[in-house]
Amino acid sequence: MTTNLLDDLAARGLIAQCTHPEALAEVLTNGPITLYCGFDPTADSLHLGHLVPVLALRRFQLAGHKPVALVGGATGMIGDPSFKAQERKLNTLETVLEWSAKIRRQLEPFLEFDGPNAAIIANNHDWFGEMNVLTFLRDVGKHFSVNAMIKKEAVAARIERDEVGISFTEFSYMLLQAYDFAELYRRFGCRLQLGGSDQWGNITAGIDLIRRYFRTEAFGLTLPLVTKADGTKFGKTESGAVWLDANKTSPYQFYQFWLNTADADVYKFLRYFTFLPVAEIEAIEAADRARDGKPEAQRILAEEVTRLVHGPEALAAAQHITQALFSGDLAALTETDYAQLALDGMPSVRLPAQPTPLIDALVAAQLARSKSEARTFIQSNAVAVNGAKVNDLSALLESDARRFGRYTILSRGKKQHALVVWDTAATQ
RNA sequence: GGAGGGGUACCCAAGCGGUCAACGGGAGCAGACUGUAAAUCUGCCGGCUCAGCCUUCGUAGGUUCGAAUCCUACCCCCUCCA
Repeated sequence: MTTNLLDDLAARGLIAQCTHPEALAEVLTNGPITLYCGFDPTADSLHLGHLVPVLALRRFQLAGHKPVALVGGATGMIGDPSFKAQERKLNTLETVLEWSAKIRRQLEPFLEFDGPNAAIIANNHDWFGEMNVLTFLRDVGKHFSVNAMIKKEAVAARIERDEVGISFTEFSYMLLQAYDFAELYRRFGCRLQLGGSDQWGNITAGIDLIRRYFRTEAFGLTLPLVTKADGTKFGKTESGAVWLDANKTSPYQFYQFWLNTADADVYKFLRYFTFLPVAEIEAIEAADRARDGKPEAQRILAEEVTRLVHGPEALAAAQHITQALFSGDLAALTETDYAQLALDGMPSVRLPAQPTPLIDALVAAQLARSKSEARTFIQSNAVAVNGAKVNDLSALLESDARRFGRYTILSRGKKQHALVVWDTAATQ
């Protein structure tokens, strides 16, 4: 990496806020530093919202710095109130432990654990698990002014509105995160914390604590919240959040998600979510603009991010399915292709090999939520069997609809496809 | 405490005794066009085992052959006066 890291981040639009930028720039050029970003286990998987900070850690590592990914085994027990409208339900210890382990495993592939700037994965439960209340109140709490805390924007809404309110537990969250930063400084000399822009208050609280404890200047850098040009929420699909866990969002769905990025967002997302040099992204944009017709950017984005998150094999599988379903030439699929589609993670169902009403098959394949919905889709000419539109409500799927005696591809609309695998052995 | 206005489907918003599963807009889904885009146009849009059935118009009762529409009580919001 020849270019300056901070300049690159700025060129990518990845810097929302930064404390003392000149001093940070100097520290970064003087030599490798240790930095961290925390991830609370609020679910059993990270999702797209976490990807920007995860990749940011990697960007720093590629630039020679030492990243610490902190799993919030303790903070996840409490719940960050920052900009949250309501108090959240507490999860059990078992749940948090289980989720922490999964998050940890998900973080690992993004970082390099060998070499002079090997990454570290830490868990704040290691230092909070055994800390007693009096220690916390005397050694941590004493450094915080409630007067200052209640003025923080992140909790203002909760403080002002009596109906929603905020519990002491969540209110204390900031102290935990601040202490994390100080503890990581103590253990690893960590001097920089990254986080989403909603983390600004928590990060600066940590910087203040480090100054008190160690009389050292630490730094904070926040990453922008990912927004879409049309104002809708980023990272959602019809079926909910886009997860990094391949079992929750298949590589195919993941690839499709990126492929469907709006033109208005795609170049920004290339900057946010890939490691392609900014100059190259600009070249892609210029080339797309020069040509009229379909831009290349979405394809490149989908490839890059899918490879990054799921690896080259999963990318190949996703492309294979995409090719099969969107080339318009289902007849070209061989028997092995069909078998591979199911293995590659194309949405599929097994059904007993008997004449089946199309309506029932659509429901079984989860392309329709109910028979009523299935009927509506068929009537609006949205349903295709093996690529051929069917608008007969009473259509029956019989053996002639089965390719190689076993496979049928059902489609609803242009983008929703499912593979039916007819189970010839079953006789139920 | 007094006076007024209001609570309608995912959101906004009409309706004010039958023709109301409820105008219109937005969102969503689908079709055409296209680039698996945007914009535009078209259709669907409470639910279901769909020529029928079931459940909705703040909540609970009542009047009526019949109510989202009238009456009573209650709950919640907003404005003004104290």
